[in-house]
Amino acid sequence: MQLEKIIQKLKEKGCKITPQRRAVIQSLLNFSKFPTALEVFNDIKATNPDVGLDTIYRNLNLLVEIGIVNSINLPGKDVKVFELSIDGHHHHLVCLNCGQADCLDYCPIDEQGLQTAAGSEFQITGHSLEIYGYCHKCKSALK
Amino acid sequence: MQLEKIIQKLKEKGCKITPQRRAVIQSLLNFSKFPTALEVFNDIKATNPDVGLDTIYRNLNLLVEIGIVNSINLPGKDVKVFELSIDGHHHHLVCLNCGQADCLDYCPIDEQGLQTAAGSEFQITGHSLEIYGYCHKCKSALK
DNA sequence: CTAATTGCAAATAATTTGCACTCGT
DNA sequence: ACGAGTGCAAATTATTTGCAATTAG
Repeated sequence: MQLEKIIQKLKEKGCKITPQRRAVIQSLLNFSKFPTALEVFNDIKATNPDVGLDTIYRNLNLLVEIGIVNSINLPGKDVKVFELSIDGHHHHLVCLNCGQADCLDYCPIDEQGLQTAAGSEFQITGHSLEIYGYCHKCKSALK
Repeated sequence: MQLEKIIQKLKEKGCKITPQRRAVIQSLLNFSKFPTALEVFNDIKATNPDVGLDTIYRNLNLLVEIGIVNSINLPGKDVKVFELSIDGHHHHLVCLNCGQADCLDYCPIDEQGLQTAAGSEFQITGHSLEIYGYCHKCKSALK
């Protein structure tokens, strides 16, 4: 199970496993989309009304630091959404209407060719590709 | 000159050309990097101490709406930087250390192949590719 | 003239932080 | 017990908005 594996990693880093920390991870696992901090908060509040939003932020940031989660900022919005990054390199299909982001296990980027295009002045370490458009639901709804 | 061309476009949209609006455009033209709203503000304040930061924001947003400028959000930071988009489709080399962003006139994306990979459920309308790494200055400085 | 634009100050919105208290180990 | 973690409220940061006064066309 994913939860335990992540908790294991946290323990290795010397972090304590509190109920709210466990809840944050569990919540991320449950979401079928990439939630904002607020959405995680509301999700957890349902079963655990005493959590503070700041605790959610602190835990999300911790997970980002550890490398278990990455934060993506959607264009236009000033919110970040959080994604469990258990799997490796991939990109996202971001719906411009509802904000839903899905993973796309396909990377058209040729780092080698990119480095050539960028020239030797700039040392490439990574890239982020977000693909914008409309998801199935929104595509039909907007018609 | 670029300034006049942009002003022409604004006039077509029925916008008035105020000194501060002209100053915002001129400032964007002058910058050798992509500035934040605050940087544009400070630049303009030097010669025109009475402008309000809000006017800068309003004008930048106007220019974004008209399509003359696009706003990019840097990873990690919660600021947007603004770029004159006189030229067409291109991407950016973003320095993770100093935040400087340069244009890269190269696009490795094959929209066709991408659409195939995404499947027919999702209708692609565009994409954003940011390339991260270290610029020449920071590369040597960090060594 | 008159609608767009401005500057100011106050309002939001997202996120962070200081602090005393609590809880995991 | 001890320090990491929490909840609260206040602080910060980036940006937006209401409004009365100003100004471009």
